Amino acid sequence: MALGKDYATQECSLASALEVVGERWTLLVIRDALYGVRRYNDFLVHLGIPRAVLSARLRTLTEEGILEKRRYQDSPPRDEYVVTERGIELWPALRALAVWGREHFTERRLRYFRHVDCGTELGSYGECPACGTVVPAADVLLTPGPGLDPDPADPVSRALLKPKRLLEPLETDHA
Amino acid sequence: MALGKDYATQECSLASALEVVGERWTLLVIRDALYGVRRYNDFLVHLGIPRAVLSARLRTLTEEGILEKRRYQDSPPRDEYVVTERGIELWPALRALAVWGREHFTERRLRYFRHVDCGTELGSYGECPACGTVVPAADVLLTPGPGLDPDPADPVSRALLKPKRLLEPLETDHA
DNA sequence: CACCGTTGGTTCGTTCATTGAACCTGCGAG
DNA sequence: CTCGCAGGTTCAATGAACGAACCAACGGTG
Repeated sequence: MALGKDYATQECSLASALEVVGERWTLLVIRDALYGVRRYNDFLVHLGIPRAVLSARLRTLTEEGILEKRRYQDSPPRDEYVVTERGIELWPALRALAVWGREHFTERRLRYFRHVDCGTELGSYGECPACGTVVPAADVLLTPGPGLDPDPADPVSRALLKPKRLLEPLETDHA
Repeated sequence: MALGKDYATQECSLASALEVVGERWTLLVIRDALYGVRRYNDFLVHLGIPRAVLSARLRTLTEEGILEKRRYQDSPPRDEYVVTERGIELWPALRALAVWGREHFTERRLRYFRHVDCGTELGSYGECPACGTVVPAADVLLTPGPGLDPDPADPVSRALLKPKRLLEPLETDHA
């Protein structure tokens, strides 16, 4: 998107945002990163995305400061991608889009977003109805819903069967 | 997006939403519709989008119930596209994305979103800090910012120099 | 009546992005 | 020495976007 014909003439901050995160797969990569996915292979399997596209997205997201590439072991050299503050700030937008999608295009309930302090499900603009405060991404508890049907071959969807906080690294059993 | 390789295996309401509004240009078309743009030619000029793509997007948005095609004159037959309730419910997501884009990728201030009742600029999750309520799309006043540099050949950007409420039809002087 | 302009499109050849399969690399384990 | 794993790159084929040209229904003007 950034090359060739872009949204540059738009005079609009929404267009600026879409320049960065508007390409196919990009928002799903960020969603997974917020869910705690960090490794190339976990993104690959969970998203079912072509490798070339995943590499391209991870590169531009790193360049734009939304993910950070971090060496987690030498020998063999292995990197992981961790979401930055700038990426975390996309949480309200992602949540709002997800809520809209659920209300209009999903029949079964797949996941709940709850306030980690009290377990209450978040309201329509991201607040905790019980506590009366807007819940930051780090205090969101992700719990599975009844409609979930995980792929047994996918470590990420298996790990997401347990409740977990956003941003915390996912414990995938790469056995 | 809807055909061939889609996000169908994602088990996620965000993916469902992106199936519908995740294609290139789609969210910008909806933004314009919320701003009050209703006519084919206004979308065309303001977005700078290829005609074939605009036709395709308007068709799928109509099919998905986000826009409604409405005859506004016979002879010659002329239709306009009006945003529906389902489209209006995308406002929180669009606003959140625009706020993120402004904070990270725009230097100049292009537009303000204000509460029409009191003129206060909306807070980061769409609330009015003065009134303490979340402001629905219909009560948002769009006002131009100092960084705006409108294209004189574009009726929409000229019309947006005046403050206007969201959803109200844009008064474009097609002279 | 001939012609022009406006609105709202469709068609079509070129260019660009996405896809999926195959291949490559560094390294540890058996 | 060979296997397997993580994390990639390369490449041919397909599909989507681009932009210019064309079409059509009508109203207005000379």
